[in-house]
Amino acid sequence: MSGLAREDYLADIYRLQCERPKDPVSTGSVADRRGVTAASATAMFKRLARDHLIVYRNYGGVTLTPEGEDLALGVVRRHRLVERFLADVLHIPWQQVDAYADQMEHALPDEVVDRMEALLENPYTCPHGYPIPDKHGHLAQPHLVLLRDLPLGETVRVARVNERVPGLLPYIEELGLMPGSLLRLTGRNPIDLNVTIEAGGQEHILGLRVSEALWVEPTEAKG
Amino acid sequence: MSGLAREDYLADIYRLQCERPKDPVSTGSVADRRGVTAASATAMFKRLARDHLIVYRNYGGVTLTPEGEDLALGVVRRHRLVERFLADVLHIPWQQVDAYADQMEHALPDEVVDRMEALLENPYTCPHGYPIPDKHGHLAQPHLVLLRDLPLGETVRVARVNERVPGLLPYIEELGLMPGSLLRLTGRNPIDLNVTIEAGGQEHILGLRVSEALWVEPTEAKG
DNA sequence: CAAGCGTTTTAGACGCGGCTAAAACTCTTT
DNA sequence: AAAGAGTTTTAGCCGCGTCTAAAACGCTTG
Ligand SMILES: [Mn+2]
Ligand SMILES: [Mn+2]
Ligand SMILES: [Mn+2]
Ligand SMILES: [Mn+2]
Repeated sequence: MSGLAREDYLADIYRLQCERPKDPVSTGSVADRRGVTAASATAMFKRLARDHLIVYRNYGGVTLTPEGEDLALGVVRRHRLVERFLADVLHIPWQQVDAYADQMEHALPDEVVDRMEALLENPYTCPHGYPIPDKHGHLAQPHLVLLRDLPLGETVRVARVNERVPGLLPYIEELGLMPGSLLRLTGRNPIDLNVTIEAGGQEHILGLRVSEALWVEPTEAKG
Repeated sequence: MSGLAREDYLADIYRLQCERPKDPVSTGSVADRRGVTAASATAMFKRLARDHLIVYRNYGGVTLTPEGEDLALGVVRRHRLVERFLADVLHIPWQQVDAYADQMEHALPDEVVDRMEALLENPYTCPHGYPIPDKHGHLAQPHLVLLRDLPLGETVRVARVNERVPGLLPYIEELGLMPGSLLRLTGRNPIDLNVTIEAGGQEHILGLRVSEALWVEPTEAKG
């Protein structure tokens, strides 16, 4: 079968690739994400390249091959679907489901994943707003805007919260800014890049760390 | 964390211990069950003994320590609960849930297991009739009789089917003898040890391989 | 353009969990 | 009591996935 570590590497490479699709993913970024040394990442890259799952150029980072991307998408699919399942069916708080899904994503047979998907009625996203690939690896890419880059005034809907920012989810919940909630950007400080928003009748000041981790979508047709 | 192989060894030692609680579990029986060589089992025994999970006497087999038994019961609990979940919630056929649970049992966080248990309303047994340990490792041991040893005439309820006998489950389903069904032992051939039963208005002849794998319980108070 | 610094790779080590082949043991059988 | 058969252990090997320490690389900067 797959090998736990392999799958985590592939999925992390995929996620890093998404963040900056231009250039190859560096050894260091993968090592950081995975919490291993750069030497360990290099060793894994050699095994993955040997198995044609990534293209690895010495000192030049890695890129997923089509087969590698297929596997990565499978892991991401299992991860996000099981998150949805944990949150919606077992009522586990959304702050915890990422960690649990990280454990479970490697041990779910296809049939189990497919039945979960049916039970959940084919959800589009995980509880944090990331899209769920379908069983062929296709995934919808909606047009979202980082809160950091949102123009003032418009009322928008929170669509996605970066689940990997330490401590962010409980904070977002405290502020009532979970995916689905509405907010309006009321100000932006050009010096410290703080933004001011209005949501649920309250004003909040958010730092760059937060406004860089929140994606929103327009509530009306954009014209 | 736990280590996949370790957990499977511990659970298999536990299950073999249950079958013959008298004497220690032999290297060969564990190797057979696990599908590895005896040499591999010996090597694992040394690691488990080093970690005080089993008592290992050279050429004398192994026994679980209290800590080892705790861990084993945890694995068995996760296995049987997830079987119930797969069968009852995801409607996966009972012939397949054992294999799937074998994969999943190592990756289920405690909170997930506990929530599944609550969702299922604290089931007593897995879909094949084996008892589910509670979260403290306690498990009910009902008084069951092997069909092989059942006296003639009495009408009884099927309580447990050995899920590890190759090909047995589909056969049992074909005959309509799933746990919960009623049957009556109508004859026993002392030469070949075949038994004749009546169930659902039909007569069936069952070989020893089957009658040794079916447990039944009385339907009335025994007196 | 050479130095220096941060990144990456190599070298060498370790524990896990598997294997094969050979040696050691135990138990039965003559 | 010795032999033989079957079981178990040892010895030696391998790949995975991690580590540390040292060497190699490449990019920026004086
Ligand atoms: Mn993972
Ligand atoms: Mn998520
Ligand atoms: Mn297992
Ligand atoms: Mn079962």
